[in-house]
Amino acid sequence: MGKNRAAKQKLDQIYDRMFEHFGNRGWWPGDSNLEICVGAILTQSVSWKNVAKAIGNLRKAGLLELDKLYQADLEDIENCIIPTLYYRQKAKKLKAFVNHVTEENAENLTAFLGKNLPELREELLSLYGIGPETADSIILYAAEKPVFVVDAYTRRIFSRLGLFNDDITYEEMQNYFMQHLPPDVQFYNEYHALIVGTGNRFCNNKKPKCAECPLSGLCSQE
DNA sequence: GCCCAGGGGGCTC
DNA sequence: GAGCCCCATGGG
Repeated sequence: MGKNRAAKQKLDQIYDRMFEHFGNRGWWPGDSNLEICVGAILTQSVSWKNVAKAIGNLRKAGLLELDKLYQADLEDIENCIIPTLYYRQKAKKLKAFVNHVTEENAENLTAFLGKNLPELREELLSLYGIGPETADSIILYAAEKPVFVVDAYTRRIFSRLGLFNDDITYEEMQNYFMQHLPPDVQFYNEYHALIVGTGNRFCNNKKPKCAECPLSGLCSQE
């Protein structure tokens, strides 16, 4: 069996195990593309529970619209997003995103997200507060274009599975998935969501629960 | 009450 | 260009 084929089978096996456990995760939780973009920025280094609180606050304040966010004072945004850690930084990041979309794209988020993938990615990466993971989350979950999102859970889980070195870069991880898996938005969506679910529940840095983990038996960590 | 979570920016040498 | 600190809340 070829190396590529073996890698693909392994990735499919891992996916199937996680899917059997979690089923369809239905990501991304958000009523609109703007909400997905806002969530992608706010979720940096913080659990989704806190992001949900912040988004609730923004909604109550009537700020979950591009023009409202564009016009809002930094301080009002900050007050809504205090639960998401580093709220001053993140308020600036939201502003940078909203300003860019509003000023460069005629107040149209749909047009912005409709750009072709490489162009959209480059533009996102040029913005303050948006690095590879946040850019790719927006591209996959809001723009619905096929880019594989990787994160700290991906690194931890797949190095414990013996597939990655733990010093592997973001790009190297992403390339690995994209070389072996077909560029399918729904599949990439679900795969990343399952990795995050597994990481959250079973592959925490402190106390991994290997016995109950859907990937038990595949993992060198146990 | 302390430590850790962890993406991204920015500084240092 | 790798390494380190900063952000600053909430959960274990």
